[in-house]
Amino acid sequence: MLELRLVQGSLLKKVMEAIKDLVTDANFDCSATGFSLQAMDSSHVALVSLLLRSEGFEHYRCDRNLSMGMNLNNISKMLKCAGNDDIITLKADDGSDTVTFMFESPTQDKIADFEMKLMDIESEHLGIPEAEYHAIVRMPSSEFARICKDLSSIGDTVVISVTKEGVKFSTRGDIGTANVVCRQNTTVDKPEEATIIEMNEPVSLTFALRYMNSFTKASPLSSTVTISLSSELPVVVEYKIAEMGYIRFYLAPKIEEDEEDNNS
Amino acid sequence: MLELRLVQGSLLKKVMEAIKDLVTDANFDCSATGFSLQAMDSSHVALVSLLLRSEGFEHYRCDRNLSMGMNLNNISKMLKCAGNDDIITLKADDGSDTVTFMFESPTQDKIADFEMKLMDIESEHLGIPEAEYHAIVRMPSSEFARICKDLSSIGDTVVISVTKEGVKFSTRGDIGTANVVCRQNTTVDKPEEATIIEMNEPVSLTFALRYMNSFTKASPLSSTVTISLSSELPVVVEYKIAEMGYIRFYLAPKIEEDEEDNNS
DNA sequence: ACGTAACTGA
DNA sequence: TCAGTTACGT
Repeated sequence: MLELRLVQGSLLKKVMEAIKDLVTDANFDCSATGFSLQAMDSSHVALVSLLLRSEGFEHYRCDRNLSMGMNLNNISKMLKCAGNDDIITLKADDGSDTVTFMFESPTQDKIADFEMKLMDIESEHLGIPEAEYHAIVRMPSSEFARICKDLSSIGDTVVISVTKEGVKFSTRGDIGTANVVCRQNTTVDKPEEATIIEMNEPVSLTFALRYMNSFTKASPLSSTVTISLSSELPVVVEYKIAEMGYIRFYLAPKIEEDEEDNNS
Repeated sequence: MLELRLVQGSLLKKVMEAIKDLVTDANFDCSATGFSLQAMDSSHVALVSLLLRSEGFEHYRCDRNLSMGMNLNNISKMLKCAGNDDIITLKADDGSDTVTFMFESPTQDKIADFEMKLMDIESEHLGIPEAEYHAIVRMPSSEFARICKDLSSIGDTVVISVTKEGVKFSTRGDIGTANVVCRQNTTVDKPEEATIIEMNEPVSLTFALRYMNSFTKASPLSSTVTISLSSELPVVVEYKIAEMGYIRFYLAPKIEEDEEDNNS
């Protein structure tokens, strides 16, 4: 028997909106620890990892580990039927091949439940090793989203270069080149507006902007984003989910044939 | 060496949005006087003339006259990457075939630069003689825009007729006819809401609404628009740019085979 | 600001 | 004839 009650239902809505562009079908894994998902995007280039810890739920009951295959678009359709202030409860009986989403309006005047068939989805669950990163950048998620969107009107790939002074996002395309430099800046009044750079070693890596722009769909989940970079490792773009966990996107860097793209 | 620093960057964004529907490529001319452009629209019917005087820039350095050919769509793409509060600096080295747009966020924490290749564009720079106009109408730019948009859902052309009492915009189409009369009105509290008519001689001219609607894209630049009319002369639709200059659109009147369009 | 619809160029 | 681009409406 599975029963997860999430008071802040809008959070689940945002999570699905953030993932559904990237992943069409995925297994949601429930254990005593929490509710999690790991899935490759449809072209097997990027990886999404979601964790909602059990402590973040108002009520969390998961008698035994359960993996539920669902179509993200269908979930998203159902969640569109939930109000932003609704309390969402997810239920599944042991051995059942369905899952039920229940939406309670804050006033309890309206209760909706949606039952959905589960799917069999094969997936390799990859162990993602904790790694040491050459550089970790934390910045406002809206700013990162804006930069990725802007640069994608110029080029297809972004070179992210980190030095002690700041982080530089560069692209080039038919119409010219673009560089956006964000200086390290810890002095702002509000910590969520700071740009903080932890750097052990300068690093410069190239990524497809298409994926970066997909990742930034998670911006509503957190006011800040953390970008962890190491040469030869996939970048990690992480959005913390308050009190509950995170959503992390992994993307392998492009190998540059044309190293001049890395010049300033 | 060219270096123009414009604190109110949104102004340049608006200027480009106003022109780019009409003109695809154009030469931007820089001299000690200021930054200007003159270009025909792609179908060679309308003419755009832009002037941003050097005094309007926070910093203006232009060692020698320079004509920079650019694709307006590409400029527009780059300017979309500038925030509305950004300070925009335009730079070009002598003899260089590129131009650089630099955007500084108000806090100086984010600095973006965009380099763009210049193009060779042939253009005849027309001398536009100062003319005496039969009638000059000044009215709120939003009202003029609204009238042009409304009339274009009825017909393709507008007859603008000026008498002492007011200005009349007329059209006719398959579904019927439409007339909008704006009375002279100087008594409003706010001068930018006034409709002022200076008339030496009544005048009635016909224009293609398609172009008028393009011209009204400049409405965000100024709360008022000035329409100068003379028979046998192109109309001038002018939007003043505060403290800096103007953007003027010229359009030749249609020669009416069918004079009944001019009747009230 | 986004999505659609119409137009133009290939 | 189709696709890309551009303009308009929501």
